[in-house]
Amino acid sequence: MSARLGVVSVVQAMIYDLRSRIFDGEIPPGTPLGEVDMAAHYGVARPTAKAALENLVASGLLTRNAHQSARVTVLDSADARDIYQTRAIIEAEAVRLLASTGHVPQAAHEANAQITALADASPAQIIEPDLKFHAALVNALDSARTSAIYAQLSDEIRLCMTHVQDATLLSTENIAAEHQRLLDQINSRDAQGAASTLADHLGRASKKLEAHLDLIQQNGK
Amino acid sequence: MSARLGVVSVVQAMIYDLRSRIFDGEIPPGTPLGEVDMAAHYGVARPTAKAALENLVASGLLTRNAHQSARVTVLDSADARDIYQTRAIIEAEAVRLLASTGHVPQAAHEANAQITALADASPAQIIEPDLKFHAALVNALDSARTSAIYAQLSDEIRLCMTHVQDATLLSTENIAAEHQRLLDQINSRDAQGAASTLADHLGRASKKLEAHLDLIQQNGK
DNA sequence: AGGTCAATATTGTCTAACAAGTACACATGC
DNA sequence: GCATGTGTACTTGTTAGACAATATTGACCT
Repeated sequence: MSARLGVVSVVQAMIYDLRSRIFDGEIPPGTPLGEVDMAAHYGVARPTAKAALENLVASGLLTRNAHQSARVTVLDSADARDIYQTRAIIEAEAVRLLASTGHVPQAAHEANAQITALADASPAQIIEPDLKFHAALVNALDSARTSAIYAQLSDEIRLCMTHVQDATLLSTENIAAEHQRLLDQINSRDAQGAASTLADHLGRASKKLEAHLDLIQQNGK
Repeated sequence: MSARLGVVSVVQAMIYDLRSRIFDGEIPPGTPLGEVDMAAHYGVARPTAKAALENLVASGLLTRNAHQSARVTVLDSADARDIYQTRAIIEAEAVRLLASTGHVPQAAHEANAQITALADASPAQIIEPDLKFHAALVNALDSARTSAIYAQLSDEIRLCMTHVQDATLLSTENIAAEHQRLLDQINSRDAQGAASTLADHLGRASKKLEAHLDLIQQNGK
């Protein structure tokens, strides 16, 4: 009787819904999520809520110390730096491999076209297609485990974005232009150049993000 | 009253013990691990055993379909290829970054010395220091998330080894020599050369592993 | 004001039970 | 003999309630 699409178990449904609420900013970083509260909110037993929370803790979205309520993970500038360093490692090698064959993923093209189309939209709407663009580069490697690792990393990147919500990190045109340059370099089999462009692109974004998080932490304190 | 070192919870103790038994080959791939059986074996409640099994499923050591007993994951040649491709991506960028500064991690040196010392030992004893060598390269990047990802990947590499147990995949001297060459290239800041050496090193190991797994699968069928 | 201690709240784990789904074996029909 | 269908047994999924262990918080005392 349960729906075949989307949800197969109660726990998975809870995980999916909590993820959405966290990414949408409905549950801001630092919010405590007690097991009993969650169980009551979703009308499930405590062990079920516990399982869902533990899953989210494992994926990094929630943080928990022993005998304390799980909280939505609060990221500082050091975390952002680490996250961007990690994604840079994976993406750098990805673009090198793609450049070695000159194959430009169709999905990356399409994602960048979406970004260009959103030229004057609100900054927050750029996040999704931007993530899609970068994920397309990694997914083009056709490695299930690499894609899975990057997907998990994407969750933490998304979580970063909820911290800075309204701030425009980079102008839309610049992002789209840099992406296009990256694709061109891949297409012309310039591995070293593509890796360099990507490193600059991510390094710049990381620096802005780190500065912003430092600012927030200072204000909050 | 609980020991501060090693184990903090019953679930974690179960996870630790099961991991050891799987890596030691005591529980070979394909073995079904029912929740009730595990609960009885460890003298814990079923929900506790369930939590431990779910953790191992998440880390890839166990595989489970809905309403079926979890089994120790059986890897085929395609899995081995994917695992080695994934580690190659991370390690390749790692050695490139290390070569850009010319910094050779001390831990990598020590691990390779261990391998050299084991020249005429049983092949299985080479696995641990070899994993330590490669992990040292990644850990030298000083990125918590990158190290965590690689640690998880190391578990699957270990699981690969349990499939081929007694077979000598590569001679000890060759491995140590290739490792040394890699360290020399990092030291001389030859990023491209180091990446190339690593790709060859892993590619060769992957091919041997894939062939072996194909052979096993054919015999088992 | 600072430190100690107790009350509180939360998680960690267990027992017991029912519901739901899958796999296997058996019987049946062709 | 073989394919098909059915039913049973086994396993997991989820719930409920309870007790133990621990971290936090506030009150109390010095």
